[in-house]
Order: sequence, then structure tokens, then C-alpha cells
Amino acid sequence: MSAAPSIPPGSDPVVEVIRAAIVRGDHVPDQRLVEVDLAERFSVSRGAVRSALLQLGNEGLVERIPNRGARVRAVPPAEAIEITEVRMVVEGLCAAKAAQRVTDAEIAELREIRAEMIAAVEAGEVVIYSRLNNRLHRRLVELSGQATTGGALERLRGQSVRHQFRLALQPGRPAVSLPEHLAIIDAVCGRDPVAAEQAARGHLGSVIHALRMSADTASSRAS
Amino acid sequence: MSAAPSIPPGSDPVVEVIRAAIVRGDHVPDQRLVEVDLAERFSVSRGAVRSALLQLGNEGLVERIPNRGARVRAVPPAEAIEITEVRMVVEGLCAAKAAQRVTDAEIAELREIRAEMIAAVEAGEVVIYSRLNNRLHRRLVELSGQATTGGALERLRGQSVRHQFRLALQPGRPAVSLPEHLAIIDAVCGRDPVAAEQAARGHLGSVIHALRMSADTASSRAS
DNA sequence: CAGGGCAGGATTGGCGACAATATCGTTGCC
DNA sequence: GGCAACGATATTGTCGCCAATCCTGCCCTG
Repeated sequence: MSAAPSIPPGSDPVVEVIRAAIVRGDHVPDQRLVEVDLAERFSVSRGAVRSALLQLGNEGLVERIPNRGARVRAVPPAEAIEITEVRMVVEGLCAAKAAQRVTDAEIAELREIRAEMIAAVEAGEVVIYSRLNNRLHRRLVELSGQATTGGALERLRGQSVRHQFRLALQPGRPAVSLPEHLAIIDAVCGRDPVAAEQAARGHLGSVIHALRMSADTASSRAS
Repeated sequence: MSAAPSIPPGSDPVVEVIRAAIVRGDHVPDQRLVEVDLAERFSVSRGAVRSALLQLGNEGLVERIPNRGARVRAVPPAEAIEITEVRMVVEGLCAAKAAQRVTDAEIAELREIRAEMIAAVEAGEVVIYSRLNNRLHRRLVELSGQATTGGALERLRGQSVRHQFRLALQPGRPAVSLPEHLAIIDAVCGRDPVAAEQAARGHLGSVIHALRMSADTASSRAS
């Protein structure tokens, strides 16, 4: 394995573990994160947990109130939409760049992902599809060669994973997102920057639309 | 000058002080940042400095090598260009949103900035103009109502301030950027989202072009 | 019975000291 | 004369303790 794990080097392992625990859903939004609990849970010192929570705090994953501790932040739907809007334009840019720089080997890799996605949807394997989804988006940004951008996007995405995931589980959702994903892949493999940008924008635009619907039904159901 | 609480809330004051010192140029790129030096320089404990460097590290302003300390990161021109490309699309989005949401009072404020910019350029006050420039960009993002986006942009911008500033000092540069800024302001004040997005993109596209030229001359001069 | 004040417990914040590690200068050897 | 190993120093990383702050439940009072 050659290279480049997405956020590997230098990043505190404790941060990764806690982040993973939150993303995985071990901790629900608004749940308190007590330093000593986490410390003995992961068998590390309290200082390590402390600095990890600090970092996760300014990544926006947890909310830190002075003298009152940290809790996992509940990202409101409006903010998830906002984040996705930014992703729409930035990933559009990245898709265009990727289309310009993609190599033959990378095209083969994308085609492989493409085939796996189709297979996953046909088999009704939503969680596999969801994972391929993340992998595709991340790989496209990597292919664009924009390292700094990738970091910023990763952080943004981290805050909306929960919403993204809930969306992916909606029945019928894969059927609409699959062709959009295929369009992105085809445009990049065809080395057509304009089409790639349009396809990426179109896809995330569709995600935004779905998020809006989801937010509406949630609020009306609450009444 | 009262207060420009650009990133005020909750943020550790020590982080702000060190960040300001770096941005101001007190520390040149690649210069080592020794914890105890900074600690006594700012009359705070080493722990405070330590956690501040941690945070600045994952903001990308300083580079931290394990067991070897922190140094202010030298942002290569290619990366400054990359960052500006992202700003181009994101601030384009924000300008469009701002054009939709701007209030009459805010339009008056923008017109005031507009007048000050023209005056600064006519008077040849480049540093005042540069400051107005930053204020305009920041205000536009605020007006778009995208808080999370604003944070991400702020972080990105922090890494390229040095390049931005050097650019602003180039003779003839204000003459080309001023009309672009005016176009953005006019589009937003005219509540025309499409024009605002185009204007913002055009402006940052021009900045990218200038950065490329600057990078070229710098590399040829180095030979 | 309701409201306000008060103590007890729990949790975070900060500080200092100690241990681990890298860097640099020196010395000795080939 | 150059190179390698070694020791001294400077700097970072981590741990444990104590002070500050906040929340909870209880008791006293009106």
C-alpha cells in the first residue's frame, strides 16, 4: 500500500478513536462526554482525552462549554444543508480537476467502484453502497490533487455524516443517487471537466433536495 | 478601533495572540516556535502555549513534528493558489446567498465600504485598501448567513494571508481589483444572485491569475 | 406548601514536576 | 583528514495533584 491514508499522520490516535466512536453512533447527540469515563474506556490518560476533545471541539464534532464539559454536537438539519451546499461547489471544482488529471490506472479503479456500486444497489445492500459512496467522493477529491481542500472537506463531511447516513437508508434513495454517481464517474473517466463539474453539482444538489424533504417531514412529524 | 471580533467566541485568547503574531509577520516561515519562549513572551503557562500550538497546528498555520516542536508553516505558492480556487467557488456561493438575504441597512453598509475603497485607492493607501478588502470578503460571507462555512473559509484564508498581502502591495494591483470589488458590491446591493456569484468568481479568478504570475516571476528570479 | 439559600459531590481547568526523545558538539578511531 | 560513536543539553510529551466552577438535592424559612 503505497500511500496516503486520508488523515493519518501526526493525528493523535485518541482523536481518531473518539471520532470513530461518535461517527459510529456509540454516542448520541447531546450526550455528555466525561473525560475520565473516556479515559478508562480507551485506557489512556485523562490528559490525552482532554486534548482530543479540544481538537474535536474545534472540528465541530463536539460542543465544549467551559467548566461544563463536552457533549457530542447535534447538527441541525439547516446546518447539514449548508454544509452540503458548500460541498456541492467544492466537490464540483474537484471533480473538474480530477477529470483533467486522472490517469489510466485511476480510471480503471473508478470503473471498478462503478461496477461495485451497481452490484450493491441491485443486491439491495444499502450499507455497502453507502460505504462505496463515501469512498467515491473521497477518492475524487484525492484525484484532484487538492490536499488542503481535502482536509477541509473531510472536516465538513464529518459533521454531516449522520444526516448523510440516514438519507442513504431511505427507500428509493439509491435508485436516484446511483445514476448521478455513474454520471460523475463517466465524466471523469471521459476526461471531461465541464461534465464532471456539472454531474457533481447535480448530484449534491439532489442530496440537498432530499435533505430538505427529510427535514420537512421530520418537523411535521414532530407536531 | 473598537473591536473586530472576527473569531471571538470561546476561542482561547492565547491562540489569538500567537496567531496574530504569525500573521503580523513577527515570526517568519520555518522559524521554530519554542514553547517556553512563547510562554514567557506572553506571560502565560507553558500548558496554555502548548494547547494553542496544538490548535494552530490543525488549523494549518504551524507545522508540528512530534518531539521536534512547532514551526510556522511555509505555505507554498501552489497551495495558496489551491486555497484561492476553493475560495472562488465558496465565496461565489456566499455572494449569491448574500444577494438574496441582504437587508436595506446592510446595503447601506456595503455602499459605505464601497466609497471607502474608492477613496483608499485614489489616495494610494494600499494597506487601508487591503484592510477594507478583507473586511468586505468577510462581511459578505457573514451576510450569506452561512456560519459553518464562514469558519471553514476563515481557516483557509489564514493560511494564505501572507500571499494575499504581498499581492496587494504590487503596483497596479488595486487598479484591477477595485472594479471587481465594486462589481460584487453592486450585484449584491442590486439583489442579483447570479451576477453576484459571477462577480465574486471573476474577482477571485483574477486573484488566482495574479498569484500564478507572482509565483512564476519568483521562481525565475530564484534561478 | 412554595421559594430561596446552602452544603455535598462531581467534573473540569491549570500548574508543576518528571520522563522520553531529538539535536548538537566533542572525542576517539580508522 | 574524515567518520562514527558517545555524551551533554535543550525541548517536548505525559502524568498526577490541587484549585475553581458548576450541578444536585436538601433543609430552612416565610
